[in-house]
Amino acid sequence: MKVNKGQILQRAGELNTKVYAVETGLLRSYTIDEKGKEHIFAFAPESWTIADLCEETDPCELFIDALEDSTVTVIDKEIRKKQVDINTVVNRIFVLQKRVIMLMSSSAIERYEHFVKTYPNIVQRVPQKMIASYLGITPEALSRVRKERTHAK
Amino acid sequence: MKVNKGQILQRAGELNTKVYAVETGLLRSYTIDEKGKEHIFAFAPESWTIADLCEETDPCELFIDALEDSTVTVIDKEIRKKQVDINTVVNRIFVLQKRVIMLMSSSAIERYEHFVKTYPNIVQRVPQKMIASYLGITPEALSRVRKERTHAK
DNA sequence: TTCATTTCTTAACCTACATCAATGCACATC
DNA sequence: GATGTGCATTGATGTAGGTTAAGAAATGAA
Repeated sequence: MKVNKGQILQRAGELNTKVYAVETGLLRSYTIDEKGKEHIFAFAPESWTIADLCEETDPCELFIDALEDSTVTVIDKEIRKKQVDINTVVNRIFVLQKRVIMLMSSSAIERYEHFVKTYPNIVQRVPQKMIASYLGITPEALSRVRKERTHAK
Repeated sequence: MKVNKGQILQRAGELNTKVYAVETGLLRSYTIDEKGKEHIFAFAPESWTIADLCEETDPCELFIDALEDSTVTVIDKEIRKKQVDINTVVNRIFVLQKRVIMLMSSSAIERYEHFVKTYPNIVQRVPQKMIASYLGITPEALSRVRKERTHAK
């Protein structure tokens, strides 16, 4: 399945039973809070999968759209559950564990440094305001953080 | 296996290959950051399991200890992986998804309200400073938040 | 009961980051 | 080239929550 940049695959509030496996391109998932602000939950480049893992009977919480023209394979959640390796799922939990700890204990600079180290290829491909959104800060704050960082070197 | 209140089952930095299934009592997992501050990652009351899902070959990041006298079953991670239902693991991811979104988009009050609603039984059993630690705020901040909350009612 | 320890609250002050607003820049489109 | 649109940067100002410190209340131990 081909999707164009900007195309929305899933909206918060809808029911959804799909998982998206990215072949080429880049997807993201995000929420919009009551104040209308976007918060990016995840990026999914080539060979990653992305989904809202809510109950299949409940409205989902995340939007999923394409940040680049992409090709994705759409998989049914139930079918995926039978195929997926438990290790990849457990690893996913571990990554989230790290993210939660980061959000609780690290400053904006530390979170940015960690992100750049962990996902260098994504840094190149998305605008900074999206990285800010992923880190849980504003674009202005990220801009200032980066400035200090280069001065420090 | 019986553990006493205060007993530590696992320390950050050690290798660990175990998952703890709580029969009775209450465990928690937490990190200690560079400034020596504790951040509680999870509570595990009766019938929950708790673990640091790091690679078995890597030093783990979490401490696990008992907040009450407890009885726990110790399970090997690899063995557990073969037994565990994929749905419970996927659900665990969903809970973490919610937690990340909360940390990124909600104020201290909102996070507290959500915690009280979601885990009313835990609220009764642990000191407030631990709830603060779980929410990612200081005990002082939680105290202020609770005061305003009761005034508002 | 008494004393010690931990937890909770309150207050004064501080700081990291948010918000708001203006400007500059890189593009695309015409 | 002119003009629009989105993104990055910068500055001024606001604020939620952190820090420090002290006292009150609860818990526990002897």
